[in-house]
Amino acid sequence: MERSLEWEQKILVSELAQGKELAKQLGNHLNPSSSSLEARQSLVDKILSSYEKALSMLNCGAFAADQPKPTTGITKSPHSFINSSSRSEVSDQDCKEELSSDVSRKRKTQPRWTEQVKACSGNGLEGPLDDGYCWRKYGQKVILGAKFPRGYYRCTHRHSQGCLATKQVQRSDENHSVFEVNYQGRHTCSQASPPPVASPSLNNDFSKRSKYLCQQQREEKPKPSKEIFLHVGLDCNRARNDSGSMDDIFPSFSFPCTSSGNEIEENNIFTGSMVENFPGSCSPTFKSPATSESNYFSVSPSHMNSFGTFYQNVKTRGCGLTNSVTHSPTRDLDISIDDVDFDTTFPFDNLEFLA
DNA sequence: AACATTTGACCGTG
DNA sequence: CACGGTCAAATGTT
Repeated sequence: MERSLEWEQKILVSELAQGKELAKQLGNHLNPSSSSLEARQSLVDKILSSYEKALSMLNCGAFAADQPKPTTGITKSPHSFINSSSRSEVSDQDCKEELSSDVSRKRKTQPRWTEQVKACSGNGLEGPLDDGYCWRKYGQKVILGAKFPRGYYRCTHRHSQGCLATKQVQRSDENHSVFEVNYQGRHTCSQASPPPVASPSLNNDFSKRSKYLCQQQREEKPKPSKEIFLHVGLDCNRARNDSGSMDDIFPSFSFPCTSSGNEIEENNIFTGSMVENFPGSCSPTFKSPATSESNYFSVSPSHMNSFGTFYQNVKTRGCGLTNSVTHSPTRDLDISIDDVDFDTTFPFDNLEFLA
């Protein structure tokens, strides 16, 4: 175990060093006339890859060191690796809720984790941040102390397939472009372990309704004209945004975005599927739809805590760059996750989306 | 017509 | 009793 950590630490340092080196190289390529776009893009990809690996390791390692190995199905406290934005209630509550065996109207026993999603203006409404799942909004609530209401979403297949996955989306008080997406429960619907092809033709046993929805979401959102950079946060333990701008604090990840700079509806930040479907698919074997739709991506469960509970911080930015970053949505990751005892089917997808 | 979203009411928890 | 999560009728959208 310790040895494993040491090993990971070395790799971690190595990856970070590599990232630094690559960044330097990239700097040399800044002169437009001295390098091609491809070369620069390649460097960016490599850099991101390095950082992602490092981050993934760091995250796993952090948990390994701070907490007992999650060996049981239910783990508590998806401690925010990165204390997110304005509130920390989520993590605190999580413990209780997860431990609770009662499935009351508001308490769930499902695994739960949170993500920070930064959506550049406009990207939200388009619902580009699609995690491949179909969500249906079932409520919105004004939360005490929060400037913005919280939206409640459940899996569209709740009735047709009994999928109990839900998520809550709330815009950050400090940074309006940041959304906290709190996922609860793993998908047990077909999407959880999507058929190899997530093409529009998943008309199998889906109810007519689900089909409708999924297609709608998958086909409309993609707007292949953008690229977004997600940075996976490193500042895990950094105090929350007391400084305000999470942009400066949180790490990010990178993934293609499809939004096109529309404006976010201020009066209803949750309309449609704005932050919809963000990765975090705790679904078993979720893979981003192979359909090369650029807006599908999965965030690596970098901060996985256990049993599908992890904390993630994702940001999207750079809405405006055009690019054809449609890398394979799913990448293999070679970090050791042996000691993580998550659900048998926990998705470990797209760890290096942009690698 | 079918399905999604909105929104006020209801209910459980602390 | 206040707050947060869910329900369900009304309404909007495709």
